[in-house]
Amino acid sequence: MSQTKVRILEAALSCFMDKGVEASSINDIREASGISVGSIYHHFGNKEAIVVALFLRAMHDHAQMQETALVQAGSAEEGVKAIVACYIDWIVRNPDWARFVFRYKALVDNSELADESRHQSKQYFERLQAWFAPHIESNAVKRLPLSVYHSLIIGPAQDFALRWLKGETRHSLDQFRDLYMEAAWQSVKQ
Amino acid sequence: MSQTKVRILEAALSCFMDKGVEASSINDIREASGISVGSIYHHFGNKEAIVVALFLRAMHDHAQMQETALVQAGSAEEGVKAIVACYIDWIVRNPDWARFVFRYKALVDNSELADESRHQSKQYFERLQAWFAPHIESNAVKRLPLSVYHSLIIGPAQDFALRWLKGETRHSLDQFRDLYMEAAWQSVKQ
DNA sequence: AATCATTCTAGAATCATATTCTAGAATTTA
DNA sequence: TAAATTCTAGAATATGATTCTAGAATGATT
Repeated sequence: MSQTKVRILEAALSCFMDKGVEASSINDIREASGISVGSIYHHFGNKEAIVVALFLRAMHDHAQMQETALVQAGSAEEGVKAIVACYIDWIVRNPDWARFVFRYKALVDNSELADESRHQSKQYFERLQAWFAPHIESNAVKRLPLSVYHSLIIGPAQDFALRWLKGETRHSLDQFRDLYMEAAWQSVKQ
Repeated sequence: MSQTKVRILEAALSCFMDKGVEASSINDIREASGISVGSIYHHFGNKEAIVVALFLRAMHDHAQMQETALVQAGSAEEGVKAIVACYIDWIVRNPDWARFVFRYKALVDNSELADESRHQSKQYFERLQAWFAPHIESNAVKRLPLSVYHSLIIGPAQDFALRWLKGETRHSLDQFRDLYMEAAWQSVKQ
């Protein structure tokens, strides 16, 4: 990735965090980055593509963290709990990125450029699938579709995390880390 | 609500479902409703306010359905399961509304007009709180903050429902209704 | 019932801003 | 080195949200 693209992305992120995507104009990004409008369009084609690029970066970062955690897990229980822990830890460490992802998820999904995002998400799911397979065979966990696993494991923490990010709860996310880990395991174990 | 406002909302919803909020112009809504641009602005002030009005309608409709289900519930278990059942049933019956809500939730949240939405959501939570209180006292369910309850009960179904609405799973939502009801109860019961 | 104030409707004018265009500079390739 | 390509810049264009102006409908007051 060229120096110019990186500078555009960094400036865009700071504008987007600050005022939101809609309220940030290309001219704002030009001012923040020092890169001309023409050059921004040369590299990204349109504003949406900048949002998508930032989104993919965040997702990729989280996926890598999860991958690392999963290879270290020695049992189904450890793995399931690691997924939840990882999810919560990533959000606690990167609350701005997390806010960005939650806020613009739907925008990316409905974008013309959603293909790359779907592709990345598919790969993520395939890796999860591969990890779960032996644990299903050994009857450590229930036999369920992957999307149902995902919802049972991540769903609760996700809902609470979103509320936490919006400042709508006085409780900390960390505080319930163990609760969500345990709940996830209880709901998928055989 | 005046006849004119209703006609604007109906036309707007059909445009939004069709092309999305961004791609629908005020002129599209004028053509679909037969109401002039000036009149649309007179009634709503700006485009965002139309989105917010539609969003609030959907939320209110679901909240009412849940309210009805909760007053009929005779025990903590029935109540918790009713919340999940209601949630899934509402989505299955109103998939277009549900898609709209998921897609524009963040837009509404970050709008200047989010106050009414927050107010409605606060009321919803207060009613939930009131319903749970006696069941906490009687030790039927764990003692947890309301936002944690909400996440444990709705989180999994919500995550799966979103995937289902996007057509990303070949499984039906209905098919796992009982599973999600049971999982919710298991995770909050004492 | 006539006057006045208010609310509503209409469409034209304005304004903001995403995107495209044109020209030239820098870089790569043959 | 010359041609081809990629990159940068800023001006021009186009789209569409919002505001403005004028007049019609409705309601209140006498």
